[in-house]
Amino acid sequence: MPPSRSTRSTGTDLELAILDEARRVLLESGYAALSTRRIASAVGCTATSIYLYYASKDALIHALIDEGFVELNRRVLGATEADGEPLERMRRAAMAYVDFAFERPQYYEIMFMLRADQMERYPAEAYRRARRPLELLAEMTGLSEEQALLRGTIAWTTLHGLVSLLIAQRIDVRFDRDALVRDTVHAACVGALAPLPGDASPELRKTSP
Amino acid sequence: MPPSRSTRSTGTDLELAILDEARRVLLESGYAALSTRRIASAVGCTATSIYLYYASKDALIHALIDEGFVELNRRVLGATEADGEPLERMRRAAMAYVDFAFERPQYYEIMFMLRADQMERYPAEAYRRARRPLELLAEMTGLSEEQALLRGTIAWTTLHGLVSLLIAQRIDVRFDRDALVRDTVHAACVGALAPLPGDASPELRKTSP
DNA sequence: CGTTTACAGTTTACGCTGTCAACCTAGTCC
DNA sequence: GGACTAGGTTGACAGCGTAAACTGTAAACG
Repeated sequence: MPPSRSTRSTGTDLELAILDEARRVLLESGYAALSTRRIASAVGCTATSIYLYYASKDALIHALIDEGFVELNRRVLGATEADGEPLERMRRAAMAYVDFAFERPQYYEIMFMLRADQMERYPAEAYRRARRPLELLAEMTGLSEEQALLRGTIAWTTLHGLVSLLIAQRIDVRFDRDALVRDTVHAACVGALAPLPGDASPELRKTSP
Repeated sequence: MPPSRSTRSTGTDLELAILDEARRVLLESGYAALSTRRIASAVGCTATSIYLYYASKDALIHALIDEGFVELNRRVLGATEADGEPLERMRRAAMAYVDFAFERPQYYEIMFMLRADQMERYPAEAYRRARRPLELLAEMTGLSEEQALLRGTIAWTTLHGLVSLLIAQRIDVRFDRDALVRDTVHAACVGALAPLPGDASPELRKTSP
């Protein structure tokens, strides 16, 4: 017998209740605390009922990952709207990226810091959308497409290295965190915009020795 | 009854056999496949016997992490031994770092990409040793201690971002991987050695506005 | 109206995980 | 010979993701 209506938050919409509870657990207790049984008991159904709406636990997490990318894209996009010098616009975009990571570390963790085998099944289509912030960074370099993507990727890896190590608490606590963030963001943007000093671009290197 | 001697590799030294098997599983099947029962059955004992030598599964993993740091330190240290220009020496050190990460991704994963709550218990003393490669990078900048540590950390975060995203297979496969690595390493080293262009150092910024 | 079908859950179960408490057993020492 | 100990074992607990079978309800159809 299904549970009486009063035991569930949204009445018939169990799927929404499951997603809401999953989000709540993620934000309050972190990814490690996410379990089908815990969600089910909080929502008032059994663990297997989750599989009526999500093919697997991963699929449920993918729904949360999607939410994260929506917010990240919104933030980075918003930061680049106001005009200004390329360096300044890029700096704002980069700061929007790291701000998101620090304000929503639980989202960032499932988006970028999860085991490879758990992300493998993340649909390729969604993956493309996931790279949108990177493409924004790349476009702002004003370079050729391939070159821009390379520079944007380097900047992105720098930002990701910074926020992932800070989220994982691997960085010396004696540091002035804000100064580290500011300087890293600055270095990433300058590095992405300026050509590598005294060196031809990687594509050209092949053809002109 | 303890198992007969022939079932175990090193005779009485069960602890060593457990560590050997754990390393073998890690390198062959990855961190996700590491389980006490799997190790135990391969070694020829019960899962609980592991707790005679390791306080927890985490403690066993910490032993593997220690091994990883020994090799990483050896590589980075070795790369900086031969003399040369500061930039060239730093480039070699950085390449040694990323080479280690790509040749031993399973080690790198448990060393730097593990959940925060699993590394929390990693002893602080070992943690200090873990930062040795970073300090090497910092020393090579030839800057003041605090400034050097900041620059070294920025370089390190860049390298970590690169290798962690590559290991997790989050980077566009269309890329020329070697070119990306080369340019990122170059950018990281140049950024660490050269002062942030047109800007005072972060410490000075406070005292000389 | 009665029957069928589909839906939306449940119960039960399997095999896996890390870990603890209690037990056993061979060897050593007094 | 009896006590002690080191080095294991067995059994259990609480939890995990998930697959299969079952059940009650409601709508659709002849």
